[in-house]
Formats: sequence, structure tokens, C-alpha cells
Amino acid sequence: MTKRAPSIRDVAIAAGVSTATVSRTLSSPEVVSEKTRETVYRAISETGYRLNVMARNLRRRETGAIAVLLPNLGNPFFAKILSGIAEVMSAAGYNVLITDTTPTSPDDHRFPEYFSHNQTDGLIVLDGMLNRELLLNRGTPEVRAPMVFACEWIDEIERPKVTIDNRAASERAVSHLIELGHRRVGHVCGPPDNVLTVTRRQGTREALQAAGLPCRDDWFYAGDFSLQSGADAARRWCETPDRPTAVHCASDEMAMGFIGELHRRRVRVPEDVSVVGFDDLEITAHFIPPLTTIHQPRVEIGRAAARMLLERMRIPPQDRQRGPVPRLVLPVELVERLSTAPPPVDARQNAG
Amino acid sequence: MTKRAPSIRDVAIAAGVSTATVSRTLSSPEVVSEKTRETVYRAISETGYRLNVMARNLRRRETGAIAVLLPNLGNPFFAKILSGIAEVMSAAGYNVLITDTTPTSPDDHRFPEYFSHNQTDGLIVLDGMLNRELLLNRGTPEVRAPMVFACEWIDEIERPKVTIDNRAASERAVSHLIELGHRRVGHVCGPPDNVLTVTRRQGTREALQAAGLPCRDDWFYAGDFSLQSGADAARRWCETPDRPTAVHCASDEMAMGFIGELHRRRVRVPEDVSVVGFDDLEITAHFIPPLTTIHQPRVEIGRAAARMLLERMRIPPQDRQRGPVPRLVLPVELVERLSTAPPPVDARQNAG
DNA sequence: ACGGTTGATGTAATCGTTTACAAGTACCAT
DNA sequence: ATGGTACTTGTAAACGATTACATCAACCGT
Repeated sequence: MTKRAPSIRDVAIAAGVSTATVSRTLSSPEVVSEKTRETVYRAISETGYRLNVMARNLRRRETGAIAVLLPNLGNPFFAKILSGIAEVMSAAGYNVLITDTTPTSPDDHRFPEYFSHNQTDGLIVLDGMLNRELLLNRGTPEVRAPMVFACEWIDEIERPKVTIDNRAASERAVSHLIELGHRRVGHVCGPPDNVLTVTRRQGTREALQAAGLPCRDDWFYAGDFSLQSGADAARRWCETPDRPTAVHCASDEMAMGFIGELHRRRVRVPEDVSVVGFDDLEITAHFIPPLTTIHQPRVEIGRAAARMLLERMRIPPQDRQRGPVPRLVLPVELVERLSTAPPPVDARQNAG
Repeated sequence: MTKRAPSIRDVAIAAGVSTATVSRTLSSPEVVSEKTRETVYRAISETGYRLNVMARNLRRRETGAIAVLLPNLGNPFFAKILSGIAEVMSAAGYNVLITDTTPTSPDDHRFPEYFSHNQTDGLIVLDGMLNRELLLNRGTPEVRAPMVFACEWIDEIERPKVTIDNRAASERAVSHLIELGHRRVGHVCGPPDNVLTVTRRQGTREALQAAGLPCRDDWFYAGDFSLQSGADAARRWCETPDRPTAVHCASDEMAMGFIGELHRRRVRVPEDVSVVGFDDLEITAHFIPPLTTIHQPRVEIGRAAARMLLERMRIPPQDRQRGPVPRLVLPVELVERLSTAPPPVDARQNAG
């Protein structure tokens, strides 16, 4: 008894033409005569016809969707990137499938299945900690959907990517602290093995070394980008004898967790210690104190990654190996707000 | 020259059976003999076969995907809800399409097309401000994909929904302030016309009236759930003569924006004014001061909405009109942290 | 020995499009 | 009249699965 949705055949009958003509009216109107076109359009609105995307995609051997793999949907950092991706992708007629790669259960190995070659036309990977095999063993090269990295990446996998210069960014953050007069500068790191952790730590080191300042292991606090790990780092900072007067956190969330915990322990920012974050989340401007941080052009990162993927999807699979692998490095800038200030006077006296 | 991905036919040939048998081995293994099953499994791994979802869905007249419509991906409030939805939905074999309903450009009317009946098997709507017509004119009832509301909803549209008791929640928040001794209590509202705005404002009013306290229009500040609007409200609060000693904000983001701006103006929370938020975002526990707020079970809201939708999708379209429309109201609780305290002494003296 | 039941498999239609190819028409130059 | 273009349109074969129905073998009780 369930009536079916009208199909292209119903339109064809209503218009008195063949299904081929209807199809052509829709996908390449310029080849059908004006008169027929009108008739078909009328028939379409009469019947209330809507294209069945599944059928089209089956025939065209496409899926009409791309997938985005990200480590943590809960992190507001990704929201704007997703907007950028969605903006470009839906303009190009693609759906965007978002997949949080943190397994909900320990035995959650469904997602290699998920993004096997015939589920999506392309992949944007925002997670550099994914299993390499998983990413590579997605069917034979001929049928594998193209992939681009954004923000994070995996060194061993040569793929198009759009990133920022993390090393230079952290260098800039630390230089800022040094310019303010800080001589003892610490760093709260991201999760171990993460590329961002490595490059940002390196930038921090290089800035310190370039200024001839100490680069002490006990001033590099472990973390994992989360609020909680920032708070934990604050606890360890408090216990550090001879502790740094300024800290550069590898993410805004850690910076906020750090400052939050310090506040609970009656340590003031920036009076007692300066903090520079990384990312420039919306909330940081409203935080107490407003956070000095590295601004990332997140929407633009998303847009660029999407455009790059679109580009790659256009290249036939067998040619994709050839030619240079596109790279894009977007500029970042330091946003000075109120979480940084010259070091406290007593600390300045202590310094060499 | 591009080699094709192996199809069910290749497997059938390799196993020396018909495609029907292969299909059955995959979708209802119990009906094929053990011997054949083995052979087919072997053939599958030999050929590296992967099911083509598009083909299956076309044949089954499903899309294998559901869509989530939300007002703002950037709002961290939605992230956990999405996790909950994704958890249940992908366990059930569905993809989750996330759509931010804020138009990227003024003429962005692409999405009525987007969620027309044949694009998704179901809809979860987290945005109560959507155009009613848009939501209802999605093809004939027989082919329309089922829809459930979560968090927000539209009163005129009778659909399954999972919510919290917003009225009671705000009542609880305000009672807490009254118990602390506050006599002048304000409210920062959400966007006009939003159901959450209305119900939370109502809860606030009722708590005040029940306690015999004044309910003054100039203590109800306009807002739109955003950080910025919270900051704006703070500005107006400062200008209010005879202002409230406590404020209940209809969202955590507004509460944080409110407090941030107050801090900039040297007004202390909770010493000078108490603030209660709504939502219990992760960050609020790390905010300065940690925020007293209403906790929403966000993951569970997502899960429940997903389960409810799955349920509805099982019912044949023509029967969906019949029977009661399921409703689920999840419990919330007040989380007391440090942004609330008894009113300042001078204010207490002023009070009746 | 025979009809009936059960279980396993194959045959072929179907889902709703797209598109290579064929075919038809109109027009023009020869 | 003939053949050649240039346009339009139609015919029918894909795309890769699922599934109703038919078939067939094996087994059982009488």
C-alpha cells in the first residue's frame, strides 16, 4: 500500500519522453532542446520528483560523500575546521561524514570497515595518531579513495597536506615570553608521539637555545591537549623547585586547565606566571585572564583541505602516484592578550 | 586500465556458487550450509571483496545514513550529544551526517534539497528554530523519513522527542540562589523565540514568584547563548541601577562571557555577584571561578534520541501516524561549584 | 514406490539512474 | 536526388547488490 516516491520513469511518462531525456535535462540541460526541457521541468514539478542519489551514485561508481577522521569531536578546536570543510564540500555536492576516531569501546574496530574504499570518495585525516596500516590497507591503489592530511599528519605517509608551521609558531610564542623578560620558560607538551607535540616542543627548544636560555627537562611537562592534563601540569609546576616564570602550553585547553588549577592554588596569571596557549579558541578571549595565544586560521585550514581533496579526487587513481604531492602551510600569528606579562620582580633578580 | 574493485560476482565465480549464495552468506549465514559458507568466506578473502553499500542500499531502498541538524557545530555543547548519537547509530550500521543549519551564505537554501526524503533514513533535529515548512514538506507522508527532536523542538510539530525539563532546571538554579539568601535575581535569556529560552525564563519566573520575590523586566537580559552575548549582558548589568546580586544564565557560554566581562570591569564572582549557568560544559569546571551550573546528561540525550529514531524507523510509514508519540524527559541536576555564594553584606541590608 | 517435507542453491527480476550507441530529422551543399 | 553534418532523442545495457520463486536432492513415513 505504501506509495513509492516518483522515479525518473514517472517523470518520463508524464512528459512523454524517455528516461534518458529526463536524465539529460537534469545533468546536462544544454543538450536537450528548449521545448523538451520546459516540458520535463514541468513534469518534474508536477510529479514532485526528486533524484535518487543512491541510484545515481551506483551508476556513476561514486559515493557522493567524503569522510573526516578526527581524534575528538568534543574538542572545540575542530568545529571551525569542520565548517570550512563542510562549506567547500557541500558546495561541490558532497556529503561530509564525520568520524571520531577515539574508540567508544575497546573492541571498536569497526572503522577500517567504515572507510574502506567504497564507502567514501575521499578522506580528510585530522588525526596523526591513526594506525598506519589502517590508513594504507584500504583496497588496491586503483580503487583507493584519495586522502589528505590537515593539521596533523603522519610522517611516513606521503600525502597532500595542509598545515601550519608549528615549529615557527611555538618559537614565536616563546620569543614573546623572552621579549617580556622571562629567562625561565617551560612548556606543557601534547600527547607523546603526536607530530604536533614534537614540532611545537622543537620550536620551544629552538627559541630557548637561540636566546641562550636553559632548556630543562623538568620544565617540559607531559600533557595530552586536554583541560585535565593542563590542570595536572599546573600541579607539577607548583611542585617544581626553581620553577619557570612563564609557560607555553601546546594547546589552549591545556592553558586554560593550567590557569584554572593555578587559580585554585592562589597563583596569579600573569602576575606570578605568564602563560601562552596555542589555537585561539573562541573562549580564550573571554577567559580570565584573556589568553595570549597562537591564532590558527581554522576555517581556512578546513577550506583548503577540502579544496585540495577535491583536486585529488579529480585525478585518475593511476596518475595520483605521479607528480609532486601538494603541500600548503598557512600563516599563524601571535595574539597578545592578558595572560602574559614581564616576570615578577623577585624572579627577575634570581635570573642570570 | 583501472582495475575494478571485486564485486559479488567475482566472489561467486571464485567460490563456484551463485551470487545469491554469496549474498546470503553475508546477510543470513544460517541459511547456507557450513561447507558452502567456508568456501565463500575463503573466496571473499582471496578476492579482497568488500560489499558495495550503494548497491545494497539502492536495492533495499534505504540510504544507510541518518542526518543530524544542529544550529551550531562550534558550540561544544553539541559534541557529546553527537558522540552519543554516533555511538548508537554506528552500532546499528548507520552513518551519521551532521549538518550545521546556520547558513554559510545568506542565499544558502541548499538544505531542503539535502534532507529530502531519499537522502537519509531518518532525522534528528537539535534545532528548534528551523523553518516549519522545511521540516514538514519533505515529500509525501509515505516516503518521508522519520524525525525525532532532541534538546530543542518545535511545539507545533508533534514528533517524538527527548529533552530535559528546562523549566524545572531553571527553577532549581534560581532556588539555589534564593537559598543562598539572594533577593534580587536576574536572568540572561537565550535567543528570542527559542523554546529553551521560553521554558528557562519561565522556570526562573516561577521560582521567583514562588518565593515572593520581584520579577523585574530590567533584570531579564537579552542574549543568544553565545559568549559574546553573555559579555554584552554583563555590560548592561553594570549599568542597571539597583541591580541583581545573582544572575542565572540560560547557557554556560553566556555565563562565561558574563563573568569574563565582569572581571574586566573589576566585578568579582561570587563575592559581588553570583552566577549560575546551564549545560555543564567540560570547561566550566576549569573556569575561574568554577561554575555552578545545571548538568545535562548530554551523551545520554544523544543515545536516547538515536534509539528513539531507530525505533521509529522500524515502524512502517503508514503506521507512524497512529499510536502515542514517544516522549522522554531526562533528569538534570544542579552542580554546585564556586560561582555562587551568599549575597554581599551591603546588598543584604538593602533587601526587604 | 510414492507423495510430502525440508534444506540448499540457482535463476532472474528488480532497485533508479546514467550513458554508449543507434536512429531519426532537418538542413545544406553538391 | 544524394550524401554529409548537426541536433535531438530513444533503446537498452550497465552499476552491484537483494530476494521471490523455482528447482533439486535427500530423506521420511506409509
